[in-house]
Amino acid sequence: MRLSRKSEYGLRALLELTKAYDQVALRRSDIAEAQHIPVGFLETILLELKRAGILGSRPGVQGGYRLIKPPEDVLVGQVIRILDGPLAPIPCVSQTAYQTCQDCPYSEARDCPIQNVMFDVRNAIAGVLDGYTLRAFSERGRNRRVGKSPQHRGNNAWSRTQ
Amino acid sequence: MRLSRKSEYGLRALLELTKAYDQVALRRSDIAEAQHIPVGFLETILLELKRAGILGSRPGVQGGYRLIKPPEDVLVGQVIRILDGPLAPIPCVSQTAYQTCQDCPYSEARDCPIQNVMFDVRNAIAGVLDGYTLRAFSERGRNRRVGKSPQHRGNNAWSRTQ
DNA sequence: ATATTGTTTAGAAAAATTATTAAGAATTAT
DNA sequence: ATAATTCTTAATAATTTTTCTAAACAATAT
Repeated sequence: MRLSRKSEYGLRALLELTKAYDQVALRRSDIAEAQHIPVGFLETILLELKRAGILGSRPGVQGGYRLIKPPEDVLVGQVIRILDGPLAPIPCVSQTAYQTCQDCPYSEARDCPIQNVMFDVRNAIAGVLDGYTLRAFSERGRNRRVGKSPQHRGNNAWSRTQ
Repeated sequence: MRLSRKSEYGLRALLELTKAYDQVALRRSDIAEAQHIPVGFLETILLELKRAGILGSRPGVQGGYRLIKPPEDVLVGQVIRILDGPLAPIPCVSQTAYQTCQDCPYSEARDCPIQNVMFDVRNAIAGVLDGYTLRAFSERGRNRRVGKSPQHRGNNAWSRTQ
């Protein structure tokens, strides 16, 4: 039940990008240094977040990565799903990537004990992780799962996809 | 956030052993067949559960493995901790195997956003998994987290350790 | 043009997971 | 005692996943 390094790095990067939201772009090397993340690995992480529409980027001087969604609109659970896949402990209880079990003696009976327990676990995990916005997450206070505050979108021409 | 094969197999094996509780011993090959588990892998799993004091075993004819703790006294969370280690997504929020983070920029500030979120996740997971006894688990009904029923311990001379 | 910075793909290295093997020891039945 | 059965142990092989690196390429601003 472990959080991957990848997701941890991704969240730490987003911490920096949330601080800089609507202000400056951060180069991957800036983020890597601030958060002690291997720069090459960080690269692949940032690109995945970009493809998912959370980050934008621009090459060249003054370039770098930016958060293009308001931090009030991004959930920690979404970030982990992007980087690590479904939150569910087993595929047969995933909401976002359901798969039937093969070789499970209960798969036909429709009443599998493991599925029942893990269904609750999935919901418990998703309940917590989808209860934190990036903003609440970055503000650190325990359990500060704040609602949305007025969105002031910056007008940016940053690439949303590709 | 995935449940390992090992824990899944272990729980499935315990399903069989709970059914047979206070009645018969099951050979590893019986369990392996009933639950479609590779017999060699199952072996190492059963032994870990034995070392942890949950199972007893005896060689020879009529031998096999038995549950030596009442299924009302064993929690699903305990089983997964034995087989997979701590439930916590990251070591710095584990109750049973706490470890400080190294290289985490927040580790000294005592106010790490990741730690805060993952603390909640750990509690959510443990809350569910420690809410199911083996008995409730094996009886399959959704959310049937029953309290303890009268314990009728069988008098057995089965090895508890070694 | 040139320096800067992101993009993409491929894949190497390391670690963890999953599984197997084989020699050995305990128990029961005869 | 002997043999058949079954668990025991340790080593390690195979596979998969995770983590990370490299290098050629493309876009941007000055």
